[in-house]
Amino acid sequence: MARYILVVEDDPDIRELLHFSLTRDGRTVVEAESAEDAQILLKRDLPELIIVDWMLPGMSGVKLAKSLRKDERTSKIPIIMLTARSEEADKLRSFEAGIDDYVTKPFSPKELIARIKALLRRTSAPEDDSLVFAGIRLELASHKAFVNEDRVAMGPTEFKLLVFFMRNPDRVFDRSQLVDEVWGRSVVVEERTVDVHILRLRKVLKPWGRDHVIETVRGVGYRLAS
Amino acid sequence: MARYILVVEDDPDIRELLHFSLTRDGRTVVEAESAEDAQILLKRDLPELIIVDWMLPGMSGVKLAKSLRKDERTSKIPIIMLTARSEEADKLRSFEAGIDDYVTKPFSPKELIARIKALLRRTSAPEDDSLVFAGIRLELASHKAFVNEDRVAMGPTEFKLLVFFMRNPDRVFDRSQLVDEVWGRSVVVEERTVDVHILRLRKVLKPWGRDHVIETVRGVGYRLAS
DNA sequence: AGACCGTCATAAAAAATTCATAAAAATGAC
DNA sequence: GTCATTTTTATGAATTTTTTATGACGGTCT
Repeated sequence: MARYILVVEDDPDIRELLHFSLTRDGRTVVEAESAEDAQILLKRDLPELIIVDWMLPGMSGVKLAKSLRKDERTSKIPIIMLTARSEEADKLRSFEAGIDDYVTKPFSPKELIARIKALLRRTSAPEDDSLVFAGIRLELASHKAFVNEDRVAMGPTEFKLLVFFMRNPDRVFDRSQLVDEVWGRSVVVEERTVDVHILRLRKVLKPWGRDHVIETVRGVGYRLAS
Repeated sequence: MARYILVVEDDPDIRELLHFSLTRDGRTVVEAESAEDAQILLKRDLPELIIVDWMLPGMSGVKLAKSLRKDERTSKIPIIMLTARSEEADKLRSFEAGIDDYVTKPFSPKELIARIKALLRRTSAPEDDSLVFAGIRLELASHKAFVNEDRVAMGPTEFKLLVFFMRNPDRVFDRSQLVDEVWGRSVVVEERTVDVHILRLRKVLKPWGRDHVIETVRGVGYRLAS
C-alpha cells in the first residue's frame, strides 16, 4: 500500500526535521540521501508524494525530477522541491522540470504540511477523504482503518462510531446523541448498545495501545481524547 | 485570565519599542530580560504568546523555547523568535525548537503585530462554550474543568454544582435551591448532602488555592465569590 | 459457517447519600 | 468581655445506589 512520503535530502538535520514533523502529522516517511538511493527505493514501492532537495550530491534534484516525469510509473506522483533562497531565481526551471510546488529553505513545518495537503488534495483523491487522529487513519472511501500503516479490522458500526468521534474530537456525547448520529434518528436501539460497541472499538484498537483514545465520561457519555 | 504577551529580550531599547507598540495595539505586555526571569514569571501565570530574542545572556532563546515545549503546561503557547539577520541561517534550528514564527531584526512594529495576530488566530482554540471565573474554566462541550491550564478532575455532581455556581456568581443559594437546580426538582435528597458535595468541590480545587471561591454564608447557604 | 448485531445478565467500578462526630460560629446569661 | 449553650457547618467513613464494563447468547444477513 503506497501511503508514504519519500524525502530525498542529503542534509541529515533537514531530513530529521521533515521526518519529525511529517510523522507527527500522521504520515509515514521514507528517506533517501541521494537521487540514486531514491531511484532504488522507487523500484519497489511508489510513494504518494516526493519531496526533493534541489541540490544533491551526485544527481541533482532537478535531474531526478525530470527522470521521474519521463517514467510512466512515476510520472503522476506529485513532487515538492526544496530550494535555498539563493536558488530562487531557478524556480522557473524547476517548474519546467515538472515540479508541482516548491518550498524555500528555511521553511516552517507547518507551511510544508499545508502545502502537502493542498497538493494531495489537488492531485489524488484518496487522501482527500481520510481522517487522521493520534496515528489512527480512516479511509472513508474504502472504509478501511489504519493505525500507522497497519490495517485494523473492525465492524461497520465501530467504523461509523469512530468516524463520528474523529470528526468531533474532544467533545462529550451522550448515548442518545451517539445513537442519533451513528445509528440514525429513526433506528431504535437500546442506549446500552452503545456501551457494547464502544467496548468492541476499544478492543480492536488495543493491540496498538490506542484503546484509551475513547474516554468514558461518567454520568454523561463518551469522548475522543484530545 | 492570562491575556498578556511575554517579551523576553535583553536589549532595553527593543523592549521599550515592543512595549510601546504592543500596548498601543491594546495588549498587555510583561517583560523579562533573561530566559531565567521568564521562567520564573511563567510559574505564576501563562501568557497567550511569547516573544523571545534569539540571543540572550545566559540561557539562549532557543534553549528557552525548547524547554517550554517540553513542559506540558507551556507546550502550546505560541512563540515568536526575534533574530538578527546574521542569524538567519539558523532559522531552521529555531523551527526545530518548536518556534511558530520568527521576525528578523530590524523589524517594523506593524509587521510584528500582523504576525502576532495571524499566529493567535491560528492557534487559539475556538472557545466553544466555556465558563470562566477566577482562573477556573469549564469547557462544557468536552466536560472538562481547568484551573489556568491544568486539568482538574472531579465527579459529575461536583461538576454540575460548579457549572451552576459559575453561571450565577456572587449570589447566595440555600441548600434547597441548590438541590432543585443541581439535582433536579424531582430528586429527593437530604439537604445536608449539599454540604458533602461542597466539601468535595473545595477539596479538588484546593491544590490551586481555589477552594475559597466557594464561600459559606452561615445560616443561609453558599456563594461563589472571588 | 462466519461476521456482525442487539440485548441481556452480571461483575466491577465509581460515585452518591447518609450518618456520626468534630469543629466552628452565634447567642445569651452573667 | 467571658463562658456555657445552642445552632450550624465541616469532615471522615460506612453503606447504598448508580453507572459502566464485560462476557455470553440468539438472531440475521451474506
